[in-house]
Amino acid sequence: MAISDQELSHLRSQGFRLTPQRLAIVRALSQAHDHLTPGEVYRQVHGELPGMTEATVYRTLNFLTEQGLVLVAHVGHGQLVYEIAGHNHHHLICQACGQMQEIDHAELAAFFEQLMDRTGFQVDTAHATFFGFCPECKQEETS
Amino acid sequence: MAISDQELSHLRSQGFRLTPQRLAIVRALSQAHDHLTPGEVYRQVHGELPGMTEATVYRTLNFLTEQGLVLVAHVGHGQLVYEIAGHNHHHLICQACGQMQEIDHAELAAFFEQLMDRTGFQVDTAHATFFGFCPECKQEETS
DNA sequence: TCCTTTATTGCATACACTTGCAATAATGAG
DNA sequence: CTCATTATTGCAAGTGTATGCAATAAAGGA
Repeated sequence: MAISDQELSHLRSQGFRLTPQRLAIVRALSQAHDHLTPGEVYRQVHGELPGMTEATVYRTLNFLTEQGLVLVAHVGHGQLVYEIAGHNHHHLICQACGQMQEIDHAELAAFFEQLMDRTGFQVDTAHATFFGFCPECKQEETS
Repeated sequence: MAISDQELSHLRSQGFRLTPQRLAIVRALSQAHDHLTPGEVYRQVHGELPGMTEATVYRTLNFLTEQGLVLVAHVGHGQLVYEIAGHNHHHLICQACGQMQEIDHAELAAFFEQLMDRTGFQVDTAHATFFGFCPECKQEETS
């Protein structure tokens, strides 16, 4: 999954700028086949652009999230993780062992519809995280 | 909504201790008819127990959450908020104006059932947060 | 009531994240 | 290609949150 040149140019036409820092962060997220924490992004990108600061990483991740190019999820306690937007999915996380399972958006689509009808909200389907116990840990809990 | 003496005594029987700090924090959350951030809890409780530190507030909120007496939700960007557990509900938040709407758990019950069947997870119904645009802001977005 | 055990606190410190401001540099215009 | 505009960065400082460790004090037993 990656962000197209077209999408990036679109940012430029909105008055935003494509700096080396932003491009490096987009590249890092595109190459990662997993979620990255801000710290992980920083470590990866810092090799390429030694001048880069953590503040820029945080600002850029927020920026990309606002622009809809990146998804943010809270996957555990307080820690936020980021990934390139693309296939629409959600997460189910085991509170005991930390195991993470993806839930395709299709499974929630009907529910989102219902929610929008009921509340009048335009529900943003970007991301939801659910917590629980995976089959193995569930067993240990109850035994 | 409040936490019963019975629930508190149950903690004691598990080897946990009911310290003035914990009781003060439980009281503060019980009296609040809204979510509180850790900072808000600290400011309220500090008047009563001047010795109390922020570290204790964070530790206690985590503790109460683990014990299921308190619910935690991320309601906005990065900031976590806490409230007394009781009526099971979720939140729908407007990304533009910050307005928050409660969603009763009953509306999600069927979906949770389905999710548990499909994944084998014991889904913890504690809390889910959805983001979107409220009716008013939705209009401004599209116009 | 006093003692013992050990969960919990406070302090200090460290990590995670945000923000104001002056300096830098990406864009578009000329 | 050069210049002006102004979005973005780096720095430094500030807020929010977590944690190791010694001191404190809650709870149960004598």
